[in-house]
Amino acid sequence: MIEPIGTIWVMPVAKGSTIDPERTRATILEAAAPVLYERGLDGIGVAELCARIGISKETLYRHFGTKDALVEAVLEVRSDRVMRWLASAVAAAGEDPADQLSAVFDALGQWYDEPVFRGCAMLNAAAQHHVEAVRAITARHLGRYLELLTGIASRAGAADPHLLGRQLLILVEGATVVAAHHSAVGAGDHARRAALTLLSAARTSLEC
Amino acid sequence: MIEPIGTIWVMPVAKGSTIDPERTRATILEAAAPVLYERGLDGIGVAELCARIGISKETLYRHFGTKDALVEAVLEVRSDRVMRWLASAVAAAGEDPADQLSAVFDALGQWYDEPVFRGCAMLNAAAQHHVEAVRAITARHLGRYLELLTGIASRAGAADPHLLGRQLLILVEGATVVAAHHSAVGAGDHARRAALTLLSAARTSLEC
DNA sequence: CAATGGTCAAACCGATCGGTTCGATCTCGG
DNA sequence: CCGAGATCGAACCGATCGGTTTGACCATTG
Repeated sequence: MIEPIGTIWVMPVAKGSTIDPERTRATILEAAAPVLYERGLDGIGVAELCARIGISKETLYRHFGTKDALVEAVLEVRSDRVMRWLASAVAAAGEDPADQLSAVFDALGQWYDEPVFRGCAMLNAAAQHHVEAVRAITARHLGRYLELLTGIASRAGAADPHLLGRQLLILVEGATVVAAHHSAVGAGDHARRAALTLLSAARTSLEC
Repeated sequence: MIEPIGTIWVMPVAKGSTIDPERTRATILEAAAPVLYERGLDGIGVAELCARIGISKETLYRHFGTKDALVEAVLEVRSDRVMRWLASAVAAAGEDPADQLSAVFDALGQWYDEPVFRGCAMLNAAAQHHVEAVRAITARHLGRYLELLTGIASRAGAADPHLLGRQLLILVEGATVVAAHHSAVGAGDHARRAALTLLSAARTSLEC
């Protein structure tokens, strides 16, 4: 299993100078991500955030310049990680598009059951922060989801792959929202069964 | 058409004393709702909020005591209004459960197209505010949605009405999220067609 | 005509926010 | 071993926040 929200051990940033600034930046990003996810982007101040991830404010501002810039970088990394995670789940499911679709919702279902699950970080961010850049990252994230799902729909021979892809995206996001804000139990399973029903219907309607 | 987010004309609160405090409270609620929805719960301060709705801070605090209390009251009213709106759309659709389901997603689709549409107010609130009361209101809101949808599924003679109800809830919330954060065009339509496919499948699986 | 009490605008309060600055410390390259 | 530079912790800054208080209206009640 590939976990999208793995706990990160804070590798203490070396005090000296030359130790790869890019690595320091990455370390900060990985440490800040779960804290911002848990507390909400505006739910934690820069001071407390720095204390939690074990760096000084000056270091944070040296590497990111702004809290917003840090947030955007965190979201970018998160989006990349989630997409890699889902893509590998699909790849591990073999050739059958139906199996690939099942794999997506099974993976989501496992995510929903994690104790730290608090919904989709990108959607939460877009709902909180009205900064345009954040909304753009979220929109792009959903676009990447759509690509992956439309690909499955297409390989499955759906009558209208773009329609089915959009419908599958609606299922994915809906399941995540319901799991986060109503009840996580079964959400992944229910969405998976719905997805397979839609896939089947989109195929048979082609055969007729 | 019943609009869930109708613009409210601010009836200036009477200066004198005895003019029905309950009515004043309701007036404030109706004026505050669209502003909080547009700007986000934490995206506008109490001072600016009061200026926008045309009352003084003291009046607001006299009637609600706390910004959080105002927010919770606004969300309660909003949830009631949305549910009445959907219930009346269902009632206007006649007896056929499939028609009722279509009516739900048609109504949602019209909502998505409104220029002020910014996603589900309850979901946005829960994503922003980590106050337990707000999350509870959101959860209850989704529960009411689920009741309505399960009712339709049940009347349609679905093999497993509770499963279908949950799947329809996922479609409703997913469509709203996609419309808000990716692209509003067609979201209601795609979700409606998916819902009808699921409904049909849940029925035929019973007949077999 | 008081008296009551809801209203307003504005000043005010302490807390917290994002962000900056400073002096001291440490690591590394030369 | 020395200078450059990254880091820390803490002090500091102006702005804004949620919430309170004040003093002057004004509309209704008795």
